[in-house]
Amino acid sequence: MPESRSEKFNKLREEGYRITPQRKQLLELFYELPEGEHLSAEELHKKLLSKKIQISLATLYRSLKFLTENGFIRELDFGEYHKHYELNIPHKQHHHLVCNICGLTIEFEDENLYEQAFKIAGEQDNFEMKDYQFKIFGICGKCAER
Amino acid sequence: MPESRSEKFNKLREEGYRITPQRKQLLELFYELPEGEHLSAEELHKKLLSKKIQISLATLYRSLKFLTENGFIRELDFGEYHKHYELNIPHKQHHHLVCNICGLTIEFEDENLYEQAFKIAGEQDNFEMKDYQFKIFGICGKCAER
DNA sequence: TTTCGTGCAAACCATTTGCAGCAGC
DNA sequence: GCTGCTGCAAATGGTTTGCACGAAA
Repeated sequence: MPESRSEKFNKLREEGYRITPQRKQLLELFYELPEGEHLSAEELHKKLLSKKIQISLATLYRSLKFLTENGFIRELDFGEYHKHYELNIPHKQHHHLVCNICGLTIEFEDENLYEQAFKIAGEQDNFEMKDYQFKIFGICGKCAER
Repeated sequence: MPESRSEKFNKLREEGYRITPQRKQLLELFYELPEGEHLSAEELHKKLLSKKIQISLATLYRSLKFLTENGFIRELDFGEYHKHYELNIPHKQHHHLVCNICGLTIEFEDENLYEQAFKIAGEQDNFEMKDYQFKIFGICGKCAER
């Protein structure tokens, strides 16, 4: 595991959190996924089981929350019934256009957004930014035709 | 009702949608709310009942979807268990900082975002932008202390 | 008259929670 | 050993859906 990751874990350990195999292996999985792939809790669970890693859905949800709160991953919501999760890579966040009707999502990156997010967060008292998300909603070409 | 609103309704009517009292009165309610107030479906339902407007929760959810898809309102998600809704005023969308831990939300406006959103949406084939949302997640000052 | 929309109640389903046992540290 | 974490199973709760009736156009 790269140093930056262990460093973060050590910091969490000092704060009283425990680094369990489940938490570690879940994060490991996120690093193995292709960039831009965002999976649901259910999908992540299946992936882990197929890697012979035992983890209950309950723990998975608790771990996802843990990793999100600590900035390791991002929680994405596209207005569907469930959430999606992906690795949080600072300065490399990508963003989404979402069709209000069919749910189609298109990704995009924008260099300017980081600066803007950083500036806005900095204007607040002690707000420690972990993630920022830009979403554009509308009607995609196909749905407009119908 | 201002002309712009009736115009939109007429357009919808032409497209085969029906303008029912429930849809009309729900939208009316959004116009009456203070700017920046975003309520949950449950809260909206209570408000309507207290105004003696009969509407079932099921219809409310269907109407919220209808109004969202057609760009009248915005559906907001702060990572909580339920969604929030507010009027969608083009060029005047506001955005949010959200604490990952306590759920505190702070609003902000940013003039530059509209241009950026418009540009990005324009680069896609026939994507008709209805709304854009910028969210910044992190840890607020109070939660960091704990 | 023809659809489309509504209300009701039941179903859904992702997520959360209580509790007892287990395991980091 | 202390305390936080996990697994299990049950509960939760916002949201969706089937169906029969009512109403917009």
